[in-house]
Amino acid sequence: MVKGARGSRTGRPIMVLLDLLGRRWTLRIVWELREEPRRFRELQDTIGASPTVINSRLSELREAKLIELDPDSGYRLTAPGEELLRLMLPLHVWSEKWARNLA
Amino acid sequence: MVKGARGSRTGRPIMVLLDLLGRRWTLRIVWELREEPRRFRELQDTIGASPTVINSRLSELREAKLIELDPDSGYRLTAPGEELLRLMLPLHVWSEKWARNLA
DNA sequence: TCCCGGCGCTACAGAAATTGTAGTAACGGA
DNA sequence: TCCGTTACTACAATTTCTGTAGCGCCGGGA
Repeated sequence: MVKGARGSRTGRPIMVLLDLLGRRWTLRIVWELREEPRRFRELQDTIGASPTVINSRLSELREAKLIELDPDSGYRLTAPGEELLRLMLPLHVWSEKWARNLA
Repeated sequence: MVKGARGSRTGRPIMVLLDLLGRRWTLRIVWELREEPRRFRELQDTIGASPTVINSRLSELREAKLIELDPDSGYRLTAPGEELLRLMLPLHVWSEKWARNLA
């Protein structure tokens, strides 16, 4: 069970997922791993969050089997993690259009 | 400009978006509006968060033009909000498969 | 006119999460 | 042995969230 917190009280997978991804920096971390594995410190530097949270999020994502730590290359997406990322990729294009319509 | 906070310091739309959606309850709120408009109290009750945060998130989402308040029916997704939701919908199916592979 | 219920929303103290900084322990190479 | 790199932890200060109460507005009866 993936840290049954908050909205995930029901246990419905979509709620557990929204809960997990709705924590600060989680989406960002997955995003940063989209191209290649990253080291702990590398993530910390590019994201700009404290090591405490980074580590919490990495632990949660590992428990959720979305990422894993390869000692030789760093943190990387697992197969399910890659799948999730593919669902997220369209956000990139969409966000550009969205930003234009805000101004 | 959409509350330039945290990861959005760069101003890159994807970062602003990930920042916005990565706040507690934001994804959940968008999700709850997927089928029909919801009243403030209705959201508060089904989500189970305090009115303070609910209101903060609703304000941020309104500023981002992803939702709007229709006095007659309640909070609902705007056109861009609907677009974003369509990108999120596959998460539902995917989360089921993901949950099965965790057990 | 005077309630009453529903509406969005605010106040505020206590609890929890996050930050920022420092430091630990393990490992490998020179 | 010392040095750099690694993941990660400790902890006080700060920020955010929670839980509960209540405000002000409005429209519909009686």
